[in-house]
Amino acid sequence: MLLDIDYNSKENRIYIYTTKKIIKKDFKPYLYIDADKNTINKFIDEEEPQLKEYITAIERVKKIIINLNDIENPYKNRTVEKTLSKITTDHPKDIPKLRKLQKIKANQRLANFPNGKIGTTYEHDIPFTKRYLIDNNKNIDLLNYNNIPDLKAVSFDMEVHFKDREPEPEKDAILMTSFYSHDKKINKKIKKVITYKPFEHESVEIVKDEKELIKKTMELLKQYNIIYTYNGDNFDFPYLKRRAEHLKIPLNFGENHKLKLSKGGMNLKSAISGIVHIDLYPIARRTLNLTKYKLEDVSKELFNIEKLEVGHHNIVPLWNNNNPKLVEYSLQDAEYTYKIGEYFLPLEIMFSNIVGQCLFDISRMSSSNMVEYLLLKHSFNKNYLAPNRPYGNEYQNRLKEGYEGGYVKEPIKGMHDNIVSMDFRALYPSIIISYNISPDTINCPCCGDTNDKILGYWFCKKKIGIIPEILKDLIERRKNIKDVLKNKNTTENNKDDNNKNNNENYKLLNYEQQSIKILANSFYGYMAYPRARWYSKECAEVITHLGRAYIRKTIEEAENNGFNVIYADTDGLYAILDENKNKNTNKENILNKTIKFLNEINRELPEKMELEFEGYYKRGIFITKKRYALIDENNKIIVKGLEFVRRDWSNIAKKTQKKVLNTLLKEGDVETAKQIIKDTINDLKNLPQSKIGESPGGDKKINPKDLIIYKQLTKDISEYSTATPHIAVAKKMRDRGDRLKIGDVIGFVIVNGSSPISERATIPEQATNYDANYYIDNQVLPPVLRIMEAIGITKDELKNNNKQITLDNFF
DNA sequence: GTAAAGCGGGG
DNA sequence: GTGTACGCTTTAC
Repeated sequence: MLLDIDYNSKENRIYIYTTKKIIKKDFKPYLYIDADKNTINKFIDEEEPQLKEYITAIERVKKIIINLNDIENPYKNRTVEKTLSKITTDHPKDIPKLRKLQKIKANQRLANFPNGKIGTTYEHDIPFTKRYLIDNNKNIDLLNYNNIPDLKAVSFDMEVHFKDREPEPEKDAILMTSFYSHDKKINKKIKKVITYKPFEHESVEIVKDEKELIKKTMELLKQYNIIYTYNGDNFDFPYLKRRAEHLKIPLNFGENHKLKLSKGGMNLKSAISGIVHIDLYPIARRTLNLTKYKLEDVSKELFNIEKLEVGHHNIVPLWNNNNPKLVEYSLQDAEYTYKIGEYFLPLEIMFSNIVGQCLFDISRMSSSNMVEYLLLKHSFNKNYLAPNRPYGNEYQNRLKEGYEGGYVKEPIKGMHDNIVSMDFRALYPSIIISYNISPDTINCPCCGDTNDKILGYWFCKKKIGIIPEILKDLIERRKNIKDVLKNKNTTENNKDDNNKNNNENYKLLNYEQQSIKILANSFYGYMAYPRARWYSKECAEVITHLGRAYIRKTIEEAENNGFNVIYADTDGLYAILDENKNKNTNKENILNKTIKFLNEINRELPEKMELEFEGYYKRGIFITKKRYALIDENNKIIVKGLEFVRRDWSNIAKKTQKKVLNTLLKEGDVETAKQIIKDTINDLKNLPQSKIGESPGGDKKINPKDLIIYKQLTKDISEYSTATPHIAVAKKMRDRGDRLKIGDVIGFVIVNGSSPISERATIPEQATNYDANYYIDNQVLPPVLRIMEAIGITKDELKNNNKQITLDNFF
């Protein structure tokens, strides 16, 4: 299996690292230019003679060019064969110099250049090692399909001396490094912490000093194929490097394994050649959809495990006291990092295999970039010339181009029972294939200005486009895998020796089909992505237009068949049976009708498109577009767009909303839900006036702890211009001597009074007279009201019923 | 209202 | 490294 690929500039060679050995290859960089040999030579002689030394060869080659502009012009060929010059150089760094041919005001000078034109350069910005993989994609065995590659993986985490400011490698020492690994051969978990102070902990290895710690760390890491970190790109590795420089010790992972920091956007990427450093933070960011992506948030999301909390400011005190809790904390981070790594690795390996780029790059690529490299690979195999990335104003112009997206139906608000959901299997990919939508098939002259235009465009009927062709391959490959999986599922009930291998193989195939699905679904987004080489707003526009037409037509047909469509979004819908048209709207009836309806509609749909049964739900509450909740037959609750998992809501608000939603979905009883809210309001009015941590006593039902609201300091306190509650409290904490820094989470409660909220925000453990009305109106009610209002309950109903009739009210 | 600026993860 | 993010939220105008 290909682990990594690197360019050794001293030897001027490509290094390919596999699990077993290093292979060295000679490969030369090149670019294409739209000019003939004589013109290039003459131009260089007369204008830029120094460029001559970089060129090792110029040859004439035929390539197929896709015209991305002038779409409206029905006479413009979308693809043309063209003869270009391929200029080869010795070193990759020569390529940018040669790009000058086009750049250096060439056009002005060439206005009166005698022998011809120097046109555009192409493929001048493809990184060298990626270029190698594109050009040799047919020869490289990226992955052995028969087993999961035997990779040795370790996670790595580092603690540094850290007090009230950003740690600086020139001042603040590395305290310890931790490692976690799982040796699958002997099924043993390996935990290790290296440090230079005595800690009473079984996993600790004590070394002489910090220099030894760094040396030992490098030695340990270089024994592995894969290193997982969490934000190691921008913290652990850069810090390790600068600290080693400061201590004047060489950072050495082995002769062919250098640590290289490179810029990726505004951030860094940390790579050790030959060893795959996988930073899980960028993967978590693009794979999961969370509000926060701290290590604890991601662990919670994936494994539902809570982290042992050691505030960062406690690191130094624990260190000073030789407290083993610090070791435990550091190990825990390493362990969670490892778990997240194992969770994501198989998919990343599959992407690497399908896209044909190395794991390090893949793990830092967006799905649009993966699509682009997949296209570059196919483009090379088909002798196409890759279109250039946008430059100049082009990117800005593309950004401004808007178009209509998917169709979202305004939901029929409220509670519904016996709901089915149906959705189109891979709607956008199917549309792309069915209509042959591609930048090289749009408005082709060969099919002429036909009658069946879509938004004024037509697509070639004679030749398949590059994007539909790749998509078709991917989808067929996925279908084959799914067939194999289905087969395995039914035949694999015997417990023979092969079972484990088969099981591993099953998992691998399953990861492969998942990754193909993700890639296939990214092609539409790719064509709409302003930095894409094969960008086509027109194609993207046609795809959503057709998507809207299909979902609208499906809604209409469903309504004609006795359904009531309560909600629809882009490629799927939720429906119940219409009471007026059906005798019985129970589960059995709706499921039968759904099967019948799906059969009918799929007969009418184009071959590649299919509406599928997605699920049956006992009950659902629909609030607004993108906001709804459902419960299935196993009492599993699915919530969309309604989550209040954020820390800037008090526990009492989150708890009440959850209770209300559960009651409504499980029991369908509005009165009980109303009562929960009323009870909470009453309990709040009867709040204990005790400090947090003290026993509230008596009939007090609310723990003051549940009233705390948390907000983060995102900059220094002095930089805030507005007086928000958490800043006011932060100032009070500072005044009493707390050291606060950016990133600290401030907890506060609101107490009684008539002054602004920010003045009534109080440090939780100092408060007793909590402001019940604030919690009722600003914390508990808003989230539950969003739900209750959808079923026709007003705020007044929830609040006023609560009032007892007293003489005061009466008069 | 829109445009510009800020921010993320790590310690 | 033949590449210079990105997609939101907050603040400023």
